[in-house]
Amino acid sequence: MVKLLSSVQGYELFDGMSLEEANAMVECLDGHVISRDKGAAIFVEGSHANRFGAVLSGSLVVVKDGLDGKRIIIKRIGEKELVAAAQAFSGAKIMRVRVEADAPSRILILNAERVCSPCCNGCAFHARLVRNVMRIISAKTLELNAKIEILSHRTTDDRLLAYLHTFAEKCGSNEFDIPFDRQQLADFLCVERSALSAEVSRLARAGAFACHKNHFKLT
Amino acid sequence: MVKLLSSVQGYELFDGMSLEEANAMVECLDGHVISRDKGAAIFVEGSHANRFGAVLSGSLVVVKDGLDGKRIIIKRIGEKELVAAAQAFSGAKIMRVRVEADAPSRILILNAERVCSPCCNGCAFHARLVRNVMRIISAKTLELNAKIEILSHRTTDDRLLAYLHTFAEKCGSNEFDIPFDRQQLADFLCVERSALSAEVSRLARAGAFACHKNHFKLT
DNA sequence: TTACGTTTGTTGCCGTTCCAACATACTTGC
DNA sequence: GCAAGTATGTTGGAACGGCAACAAACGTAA
Repeated sequence: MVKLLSSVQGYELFDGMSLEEANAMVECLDGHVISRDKGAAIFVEGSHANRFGAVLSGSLVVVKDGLDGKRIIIKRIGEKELVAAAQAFSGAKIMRVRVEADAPSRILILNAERVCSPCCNGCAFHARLVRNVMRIISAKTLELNAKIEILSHRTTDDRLLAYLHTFAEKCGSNEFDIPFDRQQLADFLCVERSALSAEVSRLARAGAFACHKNHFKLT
Repeated sequence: MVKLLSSVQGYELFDGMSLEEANAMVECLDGHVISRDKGAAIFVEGSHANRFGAVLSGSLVVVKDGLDGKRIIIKRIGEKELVAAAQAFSGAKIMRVRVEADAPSRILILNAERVCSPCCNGCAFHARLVRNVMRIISAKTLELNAKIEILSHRTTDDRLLAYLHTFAEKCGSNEFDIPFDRQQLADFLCVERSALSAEVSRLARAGAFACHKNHFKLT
């Protein structure tokens, strides 16, 4: 057996499996590893959506070309995360977005149809895998809901406050470090970086929170 | 056996099952039906998130109380759709939103933990059910992605055009009826109704499309 | 230290949205 | 038809964000 995986540590997809079990699983799902340089495509718009991927190293971006020629970055996908899972399991026939490497990356490509089919090899972990996939996709749905709640605010300060309070709620404390620098936070909130900086200052002066760099303390 | 379902027609959750099979399934999932008047809660914030629902009749809204006291409507859920599925299958322990009836409604409540557990009664449709749930949740994820793409535009006209072009792409024609009146469309795009009306007029005058009521024809 | 690049904060102008109020359709029930 | 209610379109003033250009703080390497 070819061992495509060298570790299952940190992969939600393989939660509850040993390395051997996961590698058996991978073989059962037609697994193969591809490598891509920065900018190279993993999935292109219009391609058949029956495969999904797990990022082994590097990072990807999901992009959509706007009508005006502008490229919109829909999301970033980091190591050990899944890509195109929703596409593959939704029953949609073709990809409506483009996925490309944001850095030199290695991706484990898996056949989605095999996930739900009765396992030919009688491997005992399909049920576990299905539960994991369901949990991953569901969690992603919740994340997207949270993001929509933030984006439903139109002003920069409302978006910032919604983000900070959601974050505080999630981490159970009102003092925390956010995982973004200013530019990344601006991209996430879909606002201008400079306007965001200005709002951070203004709200801090107004006493809504204290902050230094990406450390925040809500009041 | 109590037959809680009188039809499986239109329920993606029971796709591929007969009415008898679906009713057996429902019993296996601890199914029971609840009724709620408009405004009454189905799930409250902070409650244990191990159940989900299928709307038998009526319609629901998922709401979140903002810090400023404003209630944000996150989404509407219509007949035969699922509610709280992502919550229940994500592994999250508690609900972070509130779900209430938007009209007098009957909801079939199901136990999410039973979906993935090996079936006690040996009923043959767990695998099918799991596939259906995965497809439903995945499709929802794609919908949310599309909405985020729309909301990532900040101007009303960009949001409107993004929505219309996405819709045209989905229905495969550039002449179509949208399922919203102006107020609903404004809510969906997170913009002001009056500003939206103004933009519709302006873009129609500018020749981007022709429109009458909710019938649009892109040029 | 100096020089350089990167990140973050600040400012002014201009375009757009918000909000409220009003005007004009369209629909429904009588 | 008429009236009442709802949906849609229009307008003007105030507020806000986008953009560009610049200033300040920080880290790094020669």
